[in-house]
Amino acid sequence: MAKALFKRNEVIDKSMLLFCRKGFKASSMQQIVETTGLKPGSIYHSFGNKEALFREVLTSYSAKSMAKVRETIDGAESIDEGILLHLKNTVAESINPNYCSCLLVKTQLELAADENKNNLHDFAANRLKKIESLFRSYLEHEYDEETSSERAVSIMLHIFGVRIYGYQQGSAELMLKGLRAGLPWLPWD
Amino acid sequence: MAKALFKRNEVIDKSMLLFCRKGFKASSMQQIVETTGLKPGSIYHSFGNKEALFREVLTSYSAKSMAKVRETIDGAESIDEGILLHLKNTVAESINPNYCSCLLVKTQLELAADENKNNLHDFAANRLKKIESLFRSYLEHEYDEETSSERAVSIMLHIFGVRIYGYQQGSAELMLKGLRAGLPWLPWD
DNA sequence: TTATTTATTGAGTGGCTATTCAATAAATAA
DNA sequence: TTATTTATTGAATAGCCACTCAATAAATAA
Repeated sequence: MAKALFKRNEVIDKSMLLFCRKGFKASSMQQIVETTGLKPGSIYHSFGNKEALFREVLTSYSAKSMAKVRETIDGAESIDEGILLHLKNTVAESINPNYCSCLLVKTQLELAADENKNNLHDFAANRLKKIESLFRSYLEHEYDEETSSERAVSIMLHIFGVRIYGYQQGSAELMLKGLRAGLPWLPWD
Repeated sequence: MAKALFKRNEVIDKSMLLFCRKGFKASSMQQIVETTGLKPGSIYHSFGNKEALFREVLTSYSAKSMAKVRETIDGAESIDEGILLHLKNTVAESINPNYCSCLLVKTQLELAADENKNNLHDFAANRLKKIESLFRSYLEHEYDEETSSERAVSIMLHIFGVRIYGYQQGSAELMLKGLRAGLPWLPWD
């Protein structure tokens, strides 16, 4: 057989950039062809169709997201400090002029009402739930089950909030104040 | 002249339902034709184009949103209780199987990267800022400026959070616990 | 009444959409 | 080598997209 001349990961990463910026629908196959350098036939041969490619991108994206959370928390001096650092990083990201929120969040909103793509919506929802579970399992090292559960939800609400609030220009300081007000149990000083 | 045979408000309300469910791009003019009962030519004659219609819908939507906030808070026994009630209402909305989040939030995420529609994104961002200002001005009746400002941001972060978290099934109780954790200064009992 | 202005109609347009497919190329298996 | 399997190519396709426009209808202005 002819070896695959492209690297699957690179195609997924390049597509991820496009999907993150524009979302599922607004990213056309033509644009995917341009950014990946593959011909239409190759894409369909390797990935099936646009939705399947998107699903692979989503999978990769959520794996990277969870890995980043783990790295940040594991590398911090305490779990609470790691969580705080992750939140600060999320805020810092949103300053970037090319800020494009979170692909899982975007997908959740974009495809909720799409009858055909509903599985993609559920997929994104499940991944977000897993991120919440990750926070909860970290918290359970320090707090009781009830507290950990509540605080994990609270963290997710705040992250979702930042993902949207971040589109307001020059809002980083405001967001940090808001986070501090809502998450006073984190080691802010 | 021939009188307009349709009522502008009704057309906007019907379009609003569609746009809320599907977002800007995924709502086709054909679907707008179907749900409003107008012919394509009439829509273009009366509203200009899809983007202009959408802008009118957004304007109407944000006016309704702000009116609802005002009604809820003005009708409550205290400002804090009114805010709490508004949050509880927002959570309750998200239980609805036809839940479609918030059009301003959706627009913010959908059109941020769209070069042509960037004004729509900015428009939505400004309206969300005005809602934040509304909360702040209410809070300033009870708290100092600094506290009011922080808490208004905190409220917005939580509302945004609910707008996304709400897509998870059966999450109302969890969300309320999370809100209580993040907004302990509200009169929960 | 007649002239003018405005609203409605609905078939039609060009362009973009995701996707396909027969032909070709290249690698391995026999 | 020869046969078989798989990858790549890029032009082609059908369908949907936002949008237009000439014809018609209806209301007011004169």
